[in-house]
Amino acid sequence: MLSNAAKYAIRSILYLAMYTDRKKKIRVKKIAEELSTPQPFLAKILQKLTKSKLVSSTKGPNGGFYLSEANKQNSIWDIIENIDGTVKFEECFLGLKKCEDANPCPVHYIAVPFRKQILLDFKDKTIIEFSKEIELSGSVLSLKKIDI
Amino acid sequence: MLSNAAKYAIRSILYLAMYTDRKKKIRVKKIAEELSTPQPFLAKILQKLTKSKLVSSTKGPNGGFYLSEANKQNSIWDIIENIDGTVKFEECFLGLKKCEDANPCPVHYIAVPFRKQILLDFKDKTIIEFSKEIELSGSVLSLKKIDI
DNA sequence: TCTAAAAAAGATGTTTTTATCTTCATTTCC
DNA sequence: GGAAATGAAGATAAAAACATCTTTTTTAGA
Repeated sequence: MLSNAAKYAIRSILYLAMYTDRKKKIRVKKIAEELSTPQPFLAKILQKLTKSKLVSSTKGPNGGFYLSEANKQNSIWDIIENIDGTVKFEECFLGLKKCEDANPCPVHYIAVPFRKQILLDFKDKTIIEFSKEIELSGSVLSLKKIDI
Repeated sequence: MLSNAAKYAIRSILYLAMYTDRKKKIRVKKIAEELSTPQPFLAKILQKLTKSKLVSSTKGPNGGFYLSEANKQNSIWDIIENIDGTVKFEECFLGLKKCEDANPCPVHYIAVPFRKQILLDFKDKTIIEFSKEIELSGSVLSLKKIDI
C-alpha cells in the first residue's frame, strides 16, 4: 500500500513530533538509528520533506531536523501525498480505469468503504494530535525498543 | 496494494469463470484484448497460474485457457497468495516488525479492521460465486466495454 | 504424417523503487 | 577567519516489478 519511503517518512515525522521543536533538533543519523531505517535513504526522504515544508532543518553543528509548530499542524495524508502521491488510494482495486458506484468492479463494494475510512482518519487528524495519542497510549514507534 | 500481476490475474480468472469451461477455451490474445492488459505479460501470469492449478489450459489448435469446475472452487485469496504472496496483507501498515494489539503502531487500529474484512471476503467466496454475482449485478470486468 | 495453432519455457530488456556514495553549501564555535 | 559538523544535491548502483521477444513443445486436424 505505502512505499517504504512513505512509511519511513510517516514514522520519522511522528518521531520528530514527539521529540523535537525549534530549539531541539535531531540528526539524520540518530533518527535512522532509532527507527532502524537505512540512513542515506532516509536522508533523501527528509530532504524532500524539508523542501515541501513538512519538516524543518538547519545545517551545521547542532543542526538537524525538527518539526516547527506549523509542521505539526499537517496531517498524515499530507505526508503520503508528498511522497507517494494519492493515486494508489484513489484507483480501482483491480486497476480498472473506470470503476465507480454506478459501474463497479467485482470487489468495488469491498474496497471502497475502507478507502473512505482510512482517508478520513489520515486527513482529519494533525500530526500533533497523533503524537499526543501515541504518548498517551504508548504506541510503538521505534523498532529499537522492541525485540525483532 | 496489489501488484499489476495480481490485478491482471484476478480479472483474468473472473473472466475465464464467466466465459469458459472444459469445452470452451479462450486464447491469451483474446483475454488480453478483452481486459486491455499487456499480452506477453499476461501469458506469463497465466502460465504461473496454470502451474499452480488455479487455471487450466491446453496447447495446440483450439487450445487456450479455461477454468475447470475445480478451478472455480478456488478463492480470490488463492490467486493473491499465488501471485503476490500474503505478506502485504499481514505486515504492519507502517512497516514495523512487531505490531500487534498489545503493541500497536500509531495507525494500527485504523488499518487492522479493514484487513480483517477484506481477508474474510476474499477467502470466503469462491470464484464461481463471485462470477455469478458479477453476472447478476452487471459489474464491470472488461475495460473494452467502457470508454477510457 | 505434415502443418499450423496454441501454450510453455527461457532469455532479455525497461522502468521504478530502494539505496548508497561523493561532493558541495551552510552554520557554529573557537 | 578556519575547522568541524551538519544537511543539500547530484551521481551512481542494486533489486524488484513490469514487460517483451524468441525458441520449444504439444496438439488438432487436413
